[in-house]
Amino acid sequence: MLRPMPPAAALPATPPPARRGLPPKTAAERDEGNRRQALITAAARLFRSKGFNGTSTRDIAAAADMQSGSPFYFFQSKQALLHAVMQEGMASAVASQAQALAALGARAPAQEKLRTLVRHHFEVLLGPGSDFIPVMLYEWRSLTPDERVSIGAQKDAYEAVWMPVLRALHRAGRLKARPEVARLFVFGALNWSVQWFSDRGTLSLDELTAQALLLFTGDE
Amino acid sequence: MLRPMPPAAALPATPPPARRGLPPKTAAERDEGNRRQALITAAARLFRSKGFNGTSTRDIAAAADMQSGSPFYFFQSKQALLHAVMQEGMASAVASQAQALAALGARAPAQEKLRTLVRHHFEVLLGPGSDFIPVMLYEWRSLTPDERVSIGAQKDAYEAVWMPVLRALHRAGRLKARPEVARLFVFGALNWSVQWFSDRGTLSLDELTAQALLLFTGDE
DNA sequence: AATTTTGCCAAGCAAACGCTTGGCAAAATT
DNA sequence: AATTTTGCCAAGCGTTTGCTTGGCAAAATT
Repeated sequence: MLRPMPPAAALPATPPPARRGLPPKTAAERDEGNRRQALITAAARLFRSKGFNGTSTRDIAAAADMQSGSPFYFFQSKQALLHAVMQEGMASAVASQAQALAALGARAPAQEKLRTLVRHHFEVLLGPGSDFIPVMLYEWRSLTPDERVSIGAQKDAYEAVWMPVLRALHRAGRLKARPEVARLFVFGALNWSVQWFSDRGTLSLDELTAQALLLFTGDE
Repeated sequence: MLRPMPPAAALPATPPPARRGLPPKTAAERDEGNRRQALITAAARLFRSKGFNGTSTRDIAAAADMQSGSPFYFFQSKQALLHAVMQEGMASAVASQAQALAALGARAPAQEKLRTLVRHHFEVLLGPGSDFIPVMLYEWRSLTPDERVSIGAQKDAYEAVWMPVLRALHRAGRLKARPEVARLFVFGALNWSVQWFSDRGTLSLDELTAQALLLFTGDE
């Protein structure tokens, strides 16, 4: 017996454009995803602090002010909720990264492009509402193989943007390691900051960015 | 009612020196820790691949060819088993790191010391029997606060060895970032390799080391 | 106004979980 | 030879887990 499921738009963070000629959104549509979104946000925070297997669906429901069985009205399984957390986080990170690069301009020097990418990445990792990506980075193994492919494609897209910049710096002699390996090390260095960075620390995200550029390119 | 517990030496990997004047080890002492050690090894592999909360004590028992309740003869709790895995891993890593540096000699140039430290760290992370440290790196949150202090002290000792080397390179102008921050980025870059390195890949640990030094110090 | 759909709740099921208990053969000690 | 200790097994207890089911008020549609 199939259970009814809410529309569950593929990209809840990016509602579809206004449908031409159709009547205005119903109340259900206006609120569409509000409760669902609350579940995703609560799950992201809990998954981050206690891990996927350390978080019960009851924990998530309580954090979203629901009863224990209610999350399963919005998501087929706990796995699907984890997938939604990562999917949403990656989609928004890919979008904001493209926007940050576009604001800088295509003709900016490679070093400036790298600074923008690093600064943006720190924002995604450590800025406010920064639970999605850390969950993705540390709960990769809890995904099914299918989900791993789908999230992996977004992760590849996010990282691919860095390659032309790294190659340009390599050609200019400012990045000595091979770009492919450098990309892996650089993401490691940045991603690891979620383990030690704390708001109460003395370093700002700008200072962090400056130090990272000094380490990798030896300049600025 | 207190249950009997095996001796459970504080450092099973480093048996105490031969006791003078006492009779030779009994059979129980000779085997002491063999089954316990099997549990630690099995737990390390399972914790690494499925996580602490994703691994049941029944899984661990089965992997060590025991019945489901038997691990609790050797360890007070699943937590204590996790702690033993990390404790043992850190103790052996600290020891082998000191040995590697001693073999190089105190008067070696800082760049060579860094190469030795990096190469040794890759061995600990990616070499055969390399489950302990990745478990420590990724299951930190599953420790109790007390355990966190005890393991943290060993981690600090391991990382402290790097600081004089990084400071020397900084003074020589070969490492541009501030040494304290550089240490965090460097460990991030290296530790992250457990996420992407695979034996079937084309890179050897020596090549990996060379690329890391190129990235951080721009040389060799 | 009548009907259907939406958005959840209240209750509970079967499985899996960490851990305990009582026991016992083999080994070690006296 | 008698006793104690060691190293586990076999069984199960109570709890927590992910998830299902039946229902129903409010909202939306017809």
